[in-house]
Amino acid sequence: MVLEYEVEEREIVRRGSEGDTKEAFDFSSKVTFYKKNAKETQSLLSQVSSSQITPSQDCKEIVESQCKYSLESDSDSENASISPGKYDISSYSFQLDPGQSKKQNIKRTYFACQKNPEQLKTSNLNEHITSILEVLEKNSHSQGEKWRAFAYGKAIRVLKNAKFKVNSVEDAKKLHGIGLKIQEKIQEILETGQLRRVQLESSDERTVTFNLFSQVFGAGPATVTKWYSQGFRTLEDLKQKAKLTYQQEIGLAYYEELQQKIPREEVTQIGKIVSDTAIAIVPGLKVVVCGSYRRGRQECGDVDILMTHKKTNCLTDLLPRIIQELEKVHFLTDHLTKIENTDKYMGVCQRAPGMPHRRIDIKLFPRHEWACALLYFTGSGHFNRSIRLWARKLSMSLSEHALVRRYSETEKGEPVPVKSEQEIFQVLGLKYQAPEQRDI
DNA sequence: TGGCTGTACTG
DNA sequence: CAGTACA
DNA sequence: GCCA
Repeated sequence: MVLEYEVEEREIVRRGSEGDTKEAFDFSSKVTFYKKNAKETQSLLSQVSSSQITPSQDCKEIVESQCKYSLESDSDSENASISPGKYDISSYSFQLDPGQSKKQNIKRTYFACQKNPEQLKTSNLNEHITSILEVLEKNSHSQGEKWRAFAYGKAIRVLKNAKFKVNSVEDAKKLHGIGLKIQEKIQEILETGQLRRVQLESSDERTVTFNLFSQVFGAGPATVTKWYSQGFRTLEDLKQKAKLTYQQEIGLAYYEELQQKIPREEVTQIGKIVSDTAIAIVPGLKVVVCGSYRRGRQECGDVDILMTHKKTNCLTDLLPRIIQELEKVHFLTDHLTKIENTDKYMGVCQRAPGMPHRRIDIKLFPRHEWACALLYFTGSGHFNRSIRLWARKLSMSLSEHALVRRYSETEKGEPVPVKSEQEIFQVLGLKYQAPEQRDI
């Protein structure tokens, strides 16, 4: 049923429960890219499949020779299905052997980039715990303990996705990602309704200040630590005494505004402004609002806009022209990246005078990278990390540019010519997830 | 005990 | 290069 | 902080 991965569990490990094995092996994977010296792949595959790839097939070559898909071909990539003659990835897939199921449970646990579609979004039954863990996550994060924060984040997701309310440490133990320390914390929460450590930290000047400062755009743990040690405690201190980078100045200037969520409707309007402006300059441009908006959220943290051009691979200086125009009409108010020589823009915009300022990212990708770019820019962040990790385990590497074979840590092959999000899932042997399902 | 995603921009 | 950011 |  569900394929999940260790980092991104959505659910308790229901070992031996019904249905688990059978459907899990409905998993056809792109192991065309199998290579003997790719150690991890080898072990993964030996766990996963007893069927061998025909040794003489250098799959990479085969796939490449059959996959000359044209950049000019104007099938709408978003919903394109694989056209068999041209691009028959499926003929290189292999079926997993159900008999191997038991062994694989090791890695085969649950996988967030491949959650069960029938597992519809339910309300968070463990709000009483997650709300407290979220404080710990935030505190860890602003102090630069990123892996601790990562672990809290994982525990929080797993609790939110649990189908039952955690009423005991025993319940919590069943969830993958909850270890001893978090169990102790859950126990205390269940007994007292709170966590002393959180109470202490919420009145601790250092913690409070770190959290305050780390929400300034451009200020991370290192900067925040420096500011704190210099004796700064308020945003006023920073404005008056701290040495700020340009990004931090902007971040401070719009500190409150940028914390606000953006109603979906406003994101739609912002998207239209950008789209209309851009297409007026460059006819034929394709513009899609991604991020949490594309995942269907009613409120978004920022606006993510992805562009590509149907006709050409050469997009040089296109983005600067668009940015300049958006600036001219007073839509963009501040830049967080330099506007020349970039195809990844970050800035601040305002839909109309008097409206709050909003963070906006605009990225331009060549057509052949569209699928990977769309997948990346739609997220979520956790989803991306999960699917990228899965790709890594298959000795592949997924980025916003391409999906490639990984021959070693540093050596990578030519991109697998995926032209839709569906194909990326297919190549990775994962069931397609609509954007809404990636909101994890 | 080491890995926990992969990339681009800033200064 | 370290730091920060993006999903 | 969790897991293999």
